[in-house]
Amino acid sequence: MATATTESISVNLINALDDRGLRRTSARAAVTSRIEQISDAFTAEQLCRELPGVGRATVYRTIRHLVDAGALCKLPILDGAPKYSIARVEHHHHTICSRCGAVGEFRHSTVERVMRSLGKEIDGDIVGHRMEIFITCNSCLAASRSGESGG
Amino acid sequence: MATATTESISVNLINALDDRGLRRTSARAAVTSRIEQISDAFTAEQLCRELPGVGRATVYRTIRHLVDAGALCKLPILDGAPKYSIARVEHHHHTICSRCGAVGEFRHSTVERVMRSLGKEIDGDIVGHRMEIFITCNSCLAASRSGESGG
DNA sequence: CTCAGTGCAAATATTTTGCACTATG
DNA sequence: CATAGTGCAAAATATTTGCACTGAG
Repeated sequence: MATATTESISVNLINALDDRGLRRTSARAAVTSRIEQISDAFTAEQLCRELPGVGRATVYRTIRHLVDAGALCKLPILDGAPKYSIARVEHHHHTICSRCGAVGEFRHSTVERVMRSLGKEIDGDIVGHRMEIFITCNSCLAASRSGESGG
Repeated sequence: MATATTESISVNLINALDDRGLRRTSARAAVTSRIEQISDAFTAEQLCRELPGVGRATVYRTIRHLVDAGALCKLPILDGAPKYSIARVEHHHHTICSRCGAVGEFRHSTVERVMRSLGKEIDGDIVGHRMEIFITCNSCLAASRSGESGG
């Protein structure tokens, strides 16, 4: 699944802020560089916890700028706080384990093709789409095989 | 878009609660019948406002039961509170206007076919999926054509 | 009669905002 | 130096929970 061909494509978040005419501040540098270190999806809270030197409001504000700039994707988690993940240039979708919440990525060209054919059926302009596949990930499957008491 | 063949398929929410062994109470009847009257997606808050005789907690608890029963789908709205819509038996997806927030439904058999082919690429068991198409709906398109001052 | 269910209000969780202060450009 | 940006804490928003009371079975 993890496509090795997907190099670090423009994962330069502070640059995305520059492009919006925002100043380069130490708080923003701290936030963006921390995000770049996290390979996984993260929550705003998590970032606040990991960056005690940066105010909560600033973390939230910086995340919002990055989302607005299209550098991060915000993915809604039905249970609680949304997660964010770096928006690599290549469009992708997410897998979410419904047990442990682990987030993965995948790409599938067919999905894009389907979008095009959907255009005809939909009343308005398509400006984007989101697709999440809910899975039970392999580790959770393994865990349930040992713990299950048989329904 | 609106498939006329999709009759009112088992839109009997109180029944869904019965099936779970939950009691028939007046509060639950009020909540479920109100939901059945709303043809659109709604928020928990909205329901509370429209049912001042029912406690907020009860509204939330009833919604949760209905979601657990599969009678309602919970759809995450990135800005704020999730919306709920009656889960008709036929699997469907949603369109969300990114300007006005209007929610629509659509079905597309190809989507299901894509899911099947995705199974091979994904690490774990697929237990569900969610797909939202973000659109600018026709009314918002019309509005922007008159109000737009050019980028 | 018993306990699931209710309603309230307080507790939680998450995000935003007001404001005085700081540091970028 | 002007003002965008910051950090704090309080406010706003969204949802859950504790608990005494009520009503369904």
